[in-house]
Amino acid sequence: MKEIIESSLLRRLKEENEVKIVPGGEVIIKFQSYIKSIPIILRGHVKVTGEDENGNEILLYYLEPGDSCVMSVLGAMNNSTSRIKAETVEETEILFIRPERAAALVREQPGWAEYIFKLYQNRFEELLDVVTRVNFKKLDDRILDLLQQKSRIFSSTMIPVTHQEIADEIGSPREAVSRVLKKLENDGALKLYRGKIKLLRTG
Amino acid sequence: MKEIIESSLLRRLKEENEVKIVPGGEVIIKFQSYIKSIPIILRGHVKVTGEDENGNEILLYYLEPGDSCVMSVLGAMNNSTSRIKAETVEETEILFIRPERAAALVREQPGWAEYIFKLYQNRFEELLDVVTRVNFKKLDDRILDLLQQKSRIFSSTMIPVTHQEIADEIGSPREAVSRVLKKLENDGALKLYRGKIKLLRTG
DNA sequence: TGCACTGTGTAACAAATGTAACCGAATAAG
DNA sequence: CTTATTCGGTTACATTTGTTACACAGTGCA
Repeated sequence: MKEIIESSLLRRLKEENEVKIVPGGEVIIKFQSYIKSIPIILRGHVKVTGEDENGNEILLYYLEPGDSCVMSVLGAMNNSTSRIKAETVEETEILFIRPERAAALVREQPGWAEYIFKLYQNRFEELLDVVTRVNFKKLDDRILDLLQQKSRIFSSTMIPVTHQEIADEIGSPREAVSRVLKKLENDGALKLYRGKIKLLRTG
Repeated sequence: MKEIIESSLLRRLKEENEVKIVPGGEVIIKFQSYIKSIPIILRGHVKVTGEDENGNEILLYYLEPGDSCVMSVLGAMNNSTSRIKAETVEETEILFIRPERAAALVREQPGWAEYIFKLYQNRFEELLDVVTRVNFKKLDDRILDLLQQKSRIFSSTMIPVTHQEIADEIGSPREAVSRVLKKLENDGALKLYRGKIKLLRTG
C-alpha cells in the first residue's frame, strides 16, 4: 500500500463504506457510463484505458493499492459520464466510497482533499508520460516500457500476455507488434512463448 | 471567464493575493523549476507544454480565463518541481495565489477544493484527448485540430503562426509540417501566407 | 543598396508503421 | 479423436513520417 493515504482516514473509510473482492478481468467502470461510487484499490491491480471518438482504445496506466480512479471522483460528484474504462487485472480488493460521503469528507477530513489532490497529480503525471512516449518513442521502446510495467505488476519477468493484447494496449496492429517482438527476441531483449513473454534485460 | 469559480470566492482571492499583468511570450513556469505560487488566469491565454527526458517538447493545452495551472497546485503545496512549462500567449492578467493560503482555503472555503477538482478533471480530459490524437490521428488532422484551437484563441481564422512553431507544438519536423500544410492548401482547407495561415473550412 | 536572417518550398531518400492476405501450430471444445 | 478457435509467423506492399540538403523569397537592418 502506498503511503499516500493516512491510516486513520483509511480506517474510517472502511467503516463507513463497502469493501468488495472483485475477480480478475472484471470491468469496474465502462466508457460513457455514469459513475455511482469512488473505488479505492486495497489489493490487486486495475487497468485504466482511454478511448477516442472512433472507439480506439489505448492503455493509460495501472492502479496499485492505495490508488483510486480519480476520474470517478468528480464524475461521482457531478453526475458526468466516464471517459475511461477500468478493469481488474487479477482478483482485486476494492473499497467503494459513496459519493454523498465523499462530498462531506472534504469538509470534515482535510486529509481527504489532499489525498485526492495527490491522486490527480500522480495520474496527471502518468498521462504526461504517455503523451511523450506515444509522440516521441518508437514501437520497440514503447513495447519494452509496457512489458516492464507488466513485469512489475506480475512480480515476474515471465509475463502472461498475447501479441494481440499488447497491440490493443499500444494502439497498433498485431502484425506490427509481432514484427517488433521478433526483432527484440533476436536482439536478446526477451524470449517469446505462446501466450507469454520472458523479459531478459530487465531495465 | 468560465463559470467554474464562484464570484464570491474569486473576490476574496483577489483581495488576499497579488494580480499581475504579464506581457505575451513570457514563461511563467519553467520545466524543473520549483513552484512558488498558484496562477489563476483572469484575462488572456497561457500555453502549457510537456517535455520528455530528451528535452522534446509537445503542446498539452491552452489555459483560458478561469483556468489555473493545476500542476502548480500540488507542486506549490509539496515543494516538488514542475514537469511542464507555462508561457503567456498574449498580454495576460494573472492572479498569483500564495501556497500557504491555498492550504488553509481547503478548510475555510469548501468551494475552493471543488474548484481545484474541476480544474484537474478538465486538464485530465484534455490530456486524454492529446493521447488519443497523437496515437490515432495522422499529421494532417492533428495540424487542423491545432489550427482550430489557435483560431479560437485569436478569435480569428487568420492565425499568426510559422510552420516551425506548429512543428514544435506537434513534435514533428518542420519539413513534414510544411508538406502537410501544402497538401491542406491544395485541398482548400486553408491558405498559407508568410508567418500566418488562414483557416477556410472552420470545423 | 547590400547583407543577414527567417520563413518557406521541395526533392530524394530512409525508416517506421499500417494493411492485407495467408498459413500452420498449439490449444480448447465437442 | 476431431474440429474449431486462438495465437503467432510471414510476405509483400502502401503510406506516413523523418532526414538531409539545398534554393529562394521576404524582411529588417546596416
